[in-house]
Amino acid sequence: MTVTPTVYDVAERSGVSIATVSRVYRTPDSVRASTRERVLAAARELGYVPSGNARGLASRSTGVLGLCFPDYADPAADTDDDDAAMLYSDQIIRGMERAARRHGYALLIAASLQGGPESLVAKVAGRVDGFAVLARTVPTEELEVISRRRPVVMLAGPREGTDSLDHLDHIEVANEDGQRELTRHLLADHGIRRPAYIGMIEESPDVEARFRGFLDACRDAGVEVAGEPAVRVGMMTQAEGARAAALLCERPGERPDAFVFANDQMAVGALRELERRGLRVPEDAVVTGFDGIPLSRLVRPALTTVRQPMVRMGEEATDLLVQRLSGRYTGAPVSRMLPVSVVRRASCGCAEGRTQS
Amino acid sequence: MTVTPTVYDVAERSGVSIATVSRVYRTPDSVRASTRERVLAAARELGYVPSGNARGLASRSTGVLGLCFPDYADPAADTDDDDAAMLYSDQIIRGMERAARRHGYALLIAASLQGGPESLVAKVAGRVDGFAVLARTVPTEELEVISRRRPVVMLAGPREGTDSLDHLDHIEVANEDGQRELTRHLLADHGIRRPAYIGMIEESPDVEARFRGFLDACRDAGVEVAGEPAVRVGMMTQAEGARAAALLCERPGERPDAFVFANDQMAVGALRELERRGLRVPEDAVVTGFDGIPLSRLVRPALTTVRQPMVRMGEEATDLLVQRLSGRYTGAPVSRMLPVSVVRRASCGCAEGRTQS
DNA sequence: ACCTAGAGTGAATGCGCTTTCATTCACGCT
DNA sequence: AGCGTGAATGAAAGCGCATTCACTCTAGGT
Repeated sequence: MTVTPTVYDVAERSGVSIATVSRVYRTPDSVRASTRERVLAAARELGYVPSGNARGLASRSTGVLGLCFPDYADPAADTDDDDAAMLYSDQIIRGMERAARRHGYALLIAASLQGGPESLVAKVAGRVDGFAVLARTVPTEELEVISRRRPVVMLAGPREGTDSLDHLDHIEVANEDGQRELTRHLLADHGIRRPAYIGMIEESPDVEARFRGFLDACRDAGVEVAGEPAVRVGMMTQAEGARAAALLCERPGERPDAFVFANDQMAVGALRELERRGLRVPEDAVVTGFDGIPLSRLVRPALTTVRQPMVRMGEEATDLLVQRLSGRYTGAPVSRMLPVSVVRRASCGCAEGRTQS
Repeated sequence: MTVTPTVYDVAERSGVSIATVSRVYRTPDSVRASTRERVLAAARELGYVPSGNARGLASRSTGVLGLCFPDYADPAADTDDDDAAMLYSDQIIRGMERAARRHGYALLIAASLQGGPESLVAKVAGRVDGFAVLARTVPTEELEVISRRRPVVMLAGPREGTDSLDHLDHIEVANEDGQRELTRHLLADHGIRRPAYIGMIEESPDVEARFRGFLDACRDAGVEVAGEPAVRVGMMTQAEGARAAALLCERPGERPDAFVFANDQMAVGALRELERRGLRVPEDAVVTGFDGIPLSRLVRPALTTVRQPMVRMGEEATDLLVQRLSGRYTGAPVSRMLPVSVVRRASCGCAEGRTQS
């Protein structure tokens, strides 16, 4: 590991110019076969690995796409039980990686931390040709700056009204419809009267949309909503879900007969908290989530939820980015909406069919 | 999106030199506060995003770790059912990303394709400070060249005997022990007499080790092995697993009473093939896998398997890389072995406890 | 008033590659 | 013999940043 060999070393050793060495890698056909062999042999002997940095600098493109996602990792989750840890973001990663590879791109991923000049986000942004942002992971201001320079697609709904991020492409799911349908089911089929909604309403357009769907269904059915009407939480983790459930149970007045959560992780946390309190689900209160993460099927009772096509979201995001990068599409911001499906399981009172894979 | 602003633009606009601009990002404390503000303001106005490439070139390090993994994606798997698609590699990705982030690194991932001067692997290798390779994904020769220049850790067992990759660090799991224990269970507790083993024996030291464990247990119990003794497959996918099962069923002579697969995916494929043939599992034949992917628990009958600590493997790999990179550790190649655990479920004849999460 | 240390800053160089642009070479023509 | 042509190659100019070294200013000490 003395010093890393460069084009110069390879060029010297094979008796050609560095331009030719470069061509051997970039456009092999433009070099005579015999020369090419000589160069490749020298490269092999020297242990030459082209510097992606230098290449990117000179050619102004990296061949890498990025993905920033929130780290909702739950210390509460069994770390032994790996599959329980597979989250929403993992499936999007898979979708993006697949699609990126099809287009010849690699994928750079990083859960976002705080902002600041030296945040991971900034690092990612500077190393990719374009990238996707899951939910509102990245500070708006930072995103605004970055998106002026390279394509960014949000994996979230666009915010209502004036938003400095209007000009970005969005991939979203039918949050409102999904939550409305699920809520209707609770009200109509399970006789729910005092549902409570729990989520970070103001942080995310998606959660906001879900909440609208929820309220909609309640209004239609003439049902009163328990809570303020919605319970806010700090992060959408299991721990926060448990905390919210506890809060709602201890609040004076009648306990809600349904805990409608904005995501699965919180719902799972609530399931445990309610069990701890000796409350039976779904007999004493029903619980629902949103997302359809693997864990939702594994918990007892299995969680009724709204499934998002996560892998597909990743793929769509990639395709969009690639189109933008290729210059094939330079039109107005795209806002693509993907369908969701309500999954009825035991936690709302529906028996879980054995055959429903 | 006219032209991307650079340090020069920011410098000019804020009336400083490019050196100062650079310092604002690299070592903020070495710049007077007022100057820093001025520079940051200019950067914001211009939409300046530091070029990771230029930075990497100049500083000879990228702050990125890489991971190459095989794409065992199964077209056979329900693509609708996202969680079924979560594989071994996804969990390792999660583990690595977490650990990498803790150390301030981002993660670049790419499923490996064919080799060649312009393979994705080469691209990844040129863009990272160090990387991990899952199983024998990358051609040995290529890996040999690359590993001369930067740290590489294999997520697989070292090959027996002479291996040009001896000098690499390895993270492996107790393949042999795990498979031996599982096989013993089959022989001792379920009275298996003619087990067959299916896997890509020669491709992977891990599968080889598993096979040894299998043979070991058989020998100890004085049991004859069905097959040649092992069935080879092309790739370890569901499709190949189904094919292998079909083959073993149609082969002249007695049908095996146990199909011991080298991974879960093949086992799942076999489960479906056997069902198609009207054979009951575990009554007519038992089936086992290896890995403990989420899907293994979801199929019916649930799959008896050997669980690997996948997230942890990713973490260990990252830690090792970081140590090597920091120069803290420059010693002999490490070969770390992680424990596995046998998971008994319905496919071997063990009833699946409801409470077993 | 003079000197020194240290903080803050600028000029200049190079990181390893891609990419024109120019040059050479070997042919097949007229 | 002279010339045009296309293929193969080389020379040289950056790409955008980090970093070294030298330099300018304070502020403190004598």
